[in-house]
Amino acid sequence: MKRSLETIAYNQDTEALARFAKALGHPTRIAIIKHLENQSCCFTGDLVEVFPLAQSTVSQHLKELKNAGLIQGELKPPKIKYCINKDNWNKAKALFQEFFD
Amino acid sequence: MKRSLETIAYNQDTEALARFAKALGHPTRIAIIKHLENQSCCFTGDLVEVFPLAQSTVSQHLKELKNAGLIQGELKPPKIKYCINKDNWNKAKALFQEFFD
DNA sequence: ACTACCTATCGTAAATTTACGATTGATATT
DNA sequence: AATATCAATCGTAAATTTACGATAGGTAGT
Repeated sequence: MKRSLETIAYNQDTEALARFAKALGHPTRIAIIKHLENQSCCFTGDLVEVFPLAQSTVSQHLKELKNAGLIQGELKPPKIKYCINKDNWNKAKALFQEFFD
Repeated sequence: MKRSLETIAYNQDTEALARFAKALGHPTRIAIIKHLENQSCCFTGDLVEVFPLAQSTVSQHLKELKNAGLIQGELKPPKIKYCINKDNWNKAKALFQEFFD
């Protein structure tokens, strides 16, 4: 990517907002979150049935959402229950709200 | 990218939200928008001075924001004045608001 | 017409993203 | 201990993104 030598230091809110936005920057991930909002929680397998995507692909999208902090997984053997991470969700909500005035 | 044969058809709001989110998914673009909110408008050259990025890189980021509909450019020869596109901004705002409840 | 100025576009390279199938790992059940 | 189930991870390929310098284009002033 041929980056400039010094990484640009944006303020924290800017970085955080961009990170959240990036995580939401794919329709499948928006749809996953919407699904989680309806169901409150769900298992990976549920999503694999809902979306015409490979299991590994769904897993990858979940990982991105988890890395961004928007969701969290809880072990419910042999399944994994995913829910929205309320704390970070509220953080994201506040950042977007502020951003849009 | 080895896409599945049939493209997934998400509903329009989902697609639109993802498109907006993607455009906002880079700290430089968040910073550009914040700059535009402060100044109400600005020229490409202003931004080139603000950010330690090549002129072409700034131009590219502006293009992405423009493609997403979040900003618009107005010819003010020999400069180009960029402003937030109010209509689409409000659309984005509404979509994010609804998304976050 | 020529020049100067500003910005978009082109060509490029490297990193990242998105998708898949195959494999691995972890836990519950037999 | 062996098996079954579910989901993460690995390896992979193709597309996209991000960045740069160089070039092209469009307008105003000379």
